[in-house]
Amino acid sequence: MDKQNKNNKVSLSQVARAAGVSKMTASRVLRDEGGYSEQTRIKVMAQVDALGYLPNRLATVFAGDQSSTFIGVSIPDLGNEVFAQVLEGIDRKLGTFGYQSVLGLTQHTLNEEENWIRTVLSWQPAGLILTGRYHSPRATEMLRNAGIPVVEIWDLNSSPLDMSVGINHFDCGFDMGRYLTNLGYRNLGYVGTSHDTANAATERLNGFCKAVEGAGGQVVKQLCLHDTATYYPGFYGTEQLLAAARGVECIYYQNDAMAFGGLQYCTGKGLKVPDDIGIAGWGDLPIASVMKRRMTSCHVSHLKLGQKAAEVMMGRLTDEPVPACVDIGFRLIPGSTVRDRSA
Amino acid sequence: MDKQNKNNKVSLSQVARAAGVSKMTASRVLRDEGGYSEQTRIKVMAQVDALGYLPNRLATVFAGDQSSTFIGVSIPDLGNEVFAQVLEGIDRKLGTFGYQSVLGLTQHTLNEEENWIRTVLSWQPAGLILTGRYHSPRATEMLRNAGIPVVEIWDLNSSPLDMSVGINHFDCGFDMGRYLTNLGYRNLGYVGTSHDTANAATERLNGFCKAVEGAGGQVVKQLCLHDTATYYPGFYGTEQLLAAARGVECIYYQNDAMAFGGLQYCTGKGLKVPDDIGIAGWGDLPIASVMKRRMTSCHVSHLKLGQKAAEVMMGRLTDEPVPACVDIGFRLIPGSTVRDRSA
DNA sequence: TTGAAAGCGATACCAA
DNA sequence: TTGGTATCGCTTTCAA
Repeated sequence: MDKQNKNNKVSLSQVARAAGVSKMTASRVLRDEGGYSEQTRIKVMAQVDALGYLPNRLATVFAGDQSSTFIGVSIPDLGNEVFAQVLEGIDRKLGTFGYQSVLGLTQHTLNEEENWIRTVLSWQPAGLILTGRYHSPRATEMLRNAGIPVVEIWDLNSSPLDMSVGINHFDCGFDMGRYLTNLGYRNLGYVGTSHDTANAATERLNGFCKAVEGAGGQVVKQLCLHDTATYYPGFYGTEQLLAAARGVECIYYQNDAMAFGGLQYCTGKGLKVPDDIGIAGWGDLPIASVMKRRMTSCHVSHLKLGQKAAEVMMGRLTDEPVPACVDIGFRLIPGSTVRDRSA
Repeated sequence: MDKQNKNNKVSLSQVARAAGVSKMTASRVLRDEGGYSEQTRIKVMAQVDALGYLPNRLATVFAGDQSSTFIGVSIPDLGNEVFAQVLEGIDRKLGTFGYQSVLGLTQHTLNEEENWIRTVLSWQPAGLILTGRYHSPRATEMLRNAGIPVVEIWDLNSSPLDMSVGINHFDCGFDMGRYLTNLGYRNLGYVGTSHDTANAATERLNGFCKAVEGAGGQVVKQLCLHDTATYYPGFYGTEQLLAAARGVECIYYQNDAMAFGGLQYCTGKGLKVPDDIGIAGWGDLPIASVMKRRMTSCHVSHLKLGQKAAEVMMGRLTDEPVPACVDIGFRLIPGSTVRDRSA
């Protein structure tokens, strides 16, 4: 009976002993460090296979001054398809570098985020990717003290904690507001969701209102539901909005999923889109690719946003020069759920 | 200048020294273990705050025989909305227990899964939640040797490695096949995706074929695309299927997203649903909640599946008795994208 | 080319 | 109520 450690796992010393070398030599072989004979290498590797040795990376990080391959990734929620895409982009890209995402779903609250940051930092991650630019004071302090790279994504942040990858949401909203008012729309509505934190969707709404008001129009009703920004809230939000406000010619939604819900509500009620009412969304979700009536929206490559975030993180970790801010950009999609009313 | 460790992070001994106690005492205070005076507690906590001490959990795991709070979670991809929901259910539930998901997107390949398992095991996770019941031989061996709880989700597995939470996909397909043939459909088509591994979707197809053939019908064409199971592949897959096979009366899709894509293709081509052609999906995605024509589908609570997986994992970790198999169940949704043809 | 010893940050165990 | 010492699995450093 060979001595086993408490976890009943095979350790490096066991491999070394079985191979008849010191654990330092075994360590060198496993790290491919060089400085040993081919014969030694073979002996060690044979025992690695025979014993099914798996290194304990916790001990490695702990012993050396290298960092872990964890990247903490905070995401508000996955019910919103755009965030799922962002996460997919992040994790895939990190994976190509041999890094792993440690997930945190913050439910859009700074308090959840703070708690998660405290926990995840205790696991010595190599870096953090956080959705959103707003953090609690304590979270901010911990982030500063952590001494690891931090990428804030989603909202572009011109003065980030460390690095920022995102888009200008105000501009998205502004461009849509200008586009719609140029088409002749004057009485507009908005349906979205709200949380306890000022967020990107609010920025879009702000930009939208600014453009609409600047063009002599008005946002007659803004509905911010306490719900997830997906199909059904778009549906019932539209019902509420149309019941509460008269004369709304076009509705701007927080995203395409809500807009699609709204579209279904309107057509179900016999309203013709875009003749009776206009519909505009944001995000250009995959579902748009199969709709015969292209949704008026704003295209953003969520996957690319995630990939880029992972890239700047890896760039920083490998001491390459990386930009502090990366603007992913967006593109307005005219679509056919709105029409020219100025004619 | 106080001595700092290499990471420039505050360690327990620094807190202890600053508070004028031994690190054992400081350790006890921080773990709320009792066996110290209130005065001591106050001194220590004051220094924790002053120095901004964050524990290094790596060292804790390493020292004691407690395990980490990592749960490795493998998911095929997040472009498929159902998996995003499963992950959301898992991570939220784990979070309530103070555990974190370490994500692995395997892209539906056993090889990716094996590599990810090797890496994640080296971080000493408390347990693993894996999507799918098929693993490479080496992966299986590592899982057996790891000595940690493993929950296989998605396909119900009556003889799991350890524990299983899922549904019977064969039955889903079978029930749908029987339902459609009972309505009078005889010539059916299938559109889905395929990967290098036998998967749950294939099980559904098998069940479907079995029921259809048992009822004297036939699945005249099965299309398995090498793509992600989402809207657009459903759209173009339908085009391919209808071009390749004549007389298809109803198409069964891998999931609702693909079915929605197919529905859009059909209506776009002037085919009336369900008069000219029937459409059936699987999964009952959120988008179904806003469609005026309810999709004929199969309801599965993906969120609950994820939550349940996390629950049995936590049950095992806290030494509660847990069932080896949990069947989440499903419910056929008649919908209105198919019709009674036997009349 | 190889090995022995120290140490990473925490906890368990025993002694005071 | 406290503190000293050994220890976890590995790497760094220095010596042979």
